Amino acid sequence: MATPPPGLRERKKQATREALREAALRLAVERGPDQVRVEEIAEAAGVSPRTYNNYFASREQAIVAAITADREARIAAAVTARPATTRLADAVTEAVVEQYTDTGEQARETLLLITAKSALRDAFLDAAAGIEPPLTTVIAERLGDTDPCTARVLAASVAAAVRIALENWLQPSGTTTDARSVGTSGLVVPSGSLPGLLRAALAPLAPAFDAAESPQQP
Amino acid sequence: MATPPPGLRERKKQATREALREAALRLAVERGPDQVRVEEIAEAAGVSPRTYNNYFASREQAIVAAITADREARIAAAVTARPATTRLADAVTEAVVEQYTDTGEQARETLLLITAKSALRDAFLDAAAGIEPPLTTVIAERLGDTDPCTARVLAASVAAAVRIALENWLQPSGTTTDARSVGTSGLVVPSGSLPGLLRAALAPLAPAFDAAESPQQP
DNA sequence: CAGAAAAGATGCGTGTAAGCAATTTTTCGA
DNA sequence: TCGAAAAATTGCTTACACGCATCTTTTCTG
Repeated sequence: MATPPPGLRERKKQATREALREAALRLAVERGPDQVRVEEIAEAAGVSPRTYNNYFASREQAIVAAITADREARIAAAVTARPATTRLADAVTEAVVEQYTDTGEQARETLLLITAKSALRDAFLDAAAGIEPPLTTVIAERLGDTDPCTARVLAASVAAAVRIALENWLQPSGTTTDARSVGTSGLVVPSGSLPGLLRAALAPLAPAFDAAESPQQP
Repeated sequence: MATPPPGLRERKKQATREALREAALRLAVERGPDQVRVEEIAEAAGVSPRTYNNYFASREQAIVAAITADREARIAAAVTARPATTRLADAVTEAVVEQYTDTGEQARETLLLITAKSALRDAFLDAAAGIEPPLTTVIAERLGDTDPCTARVLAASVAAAVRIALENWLQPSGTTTDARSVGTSGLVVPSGSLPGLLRAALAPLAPAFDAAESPQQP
């Protein structure tokens, strides 16, 4: 639509980006998250270490980006895909749950890798904040002429709620670093399934969405 | 209440913390934010550079901490200070506005210093996220038996809204592609006073607070 | 009051984030 | 088609964040 040839320059940038993501994830899975240096990732992707930092601010970002991929854009698309008749709160909630539950097949195993290292955990949680900008756009479209600040606040609140849900999810209740016991069924984890946690975290925001949709001044 | 002698150990920690904050701010004002090295701040405070990083994760954190002080605790206290009869949404809004408007006298000039450097701007915005934990506590107290996750989500949403308000505030004229098209409603507030921006950003969250206060399932 | 335990502070070393200037590559206008 | 402007990549360099081991200081317990 915008650019049938998106520009050769841009394509190479995306190719480099994906090469870095892929290399980072592969090396992290192969030899463990801590046994990977930026220099090696850059070498595997065929660029210089300096270029690596032009794409990712930290070593962990590339790894989580590989499994997160472009989840932000997918969530935004999932919201617009829902019929305009549904409550905005429901549309957003379902879109978020949908895109976070079917994380794919291989991603499931790599997620276990992430939960182990706290540095990766943090990067993973920070990555969740990336849904805010696209969410702002789609929410603003749905709200129409309302103050654009409202859309931003709602989007940011959703991002915060998602983060909280994820925190509760990958919190094995163990203060110690290593708790790899993938318990059978009766885990001590007070948390439930990820979809459930996401819905629980997003539920308190529903009234705010409803109020924003129906312009009434109390 | 807890410890009339808060422990000599803790007092020394706080003293060191304040010495670092003070030294960082003083040096930053004197010679500019970029002409200050961590080593110098540490030396001025009488500790080693390594110790500096035990208190602050980055160089900018110490500077913004000097003017932010313990605003987080003050906001939480301001919320509890309000009578329990007021709407929780109003209590939180007023507490936030109150603690952010009277930034003090000298703080006003140092704020101008902050707005100049983008690195300091980011640190300042990140510092706003610090209000989330204490807010979570006070909100949970007000909500009582409600799901504690709700309190966290609301507190995080408030923190996000505050951040957005601050972003809009210290944004002279959007360098980014900011098409501030004047809506038909004419209620576009590109950049007003800080209290106004804070209220505007927190307003959309009021329905969520109301719903959380009155347990009704629609 | 003394010794043990806990918490800090410090020095050292490594890996990472980022500024700067030079070089190469892509894009755009003549 | 060609040359100039713009953008990206890269090497070099500096400063910073952080883990680890050690030593000192405070606190707790007998």
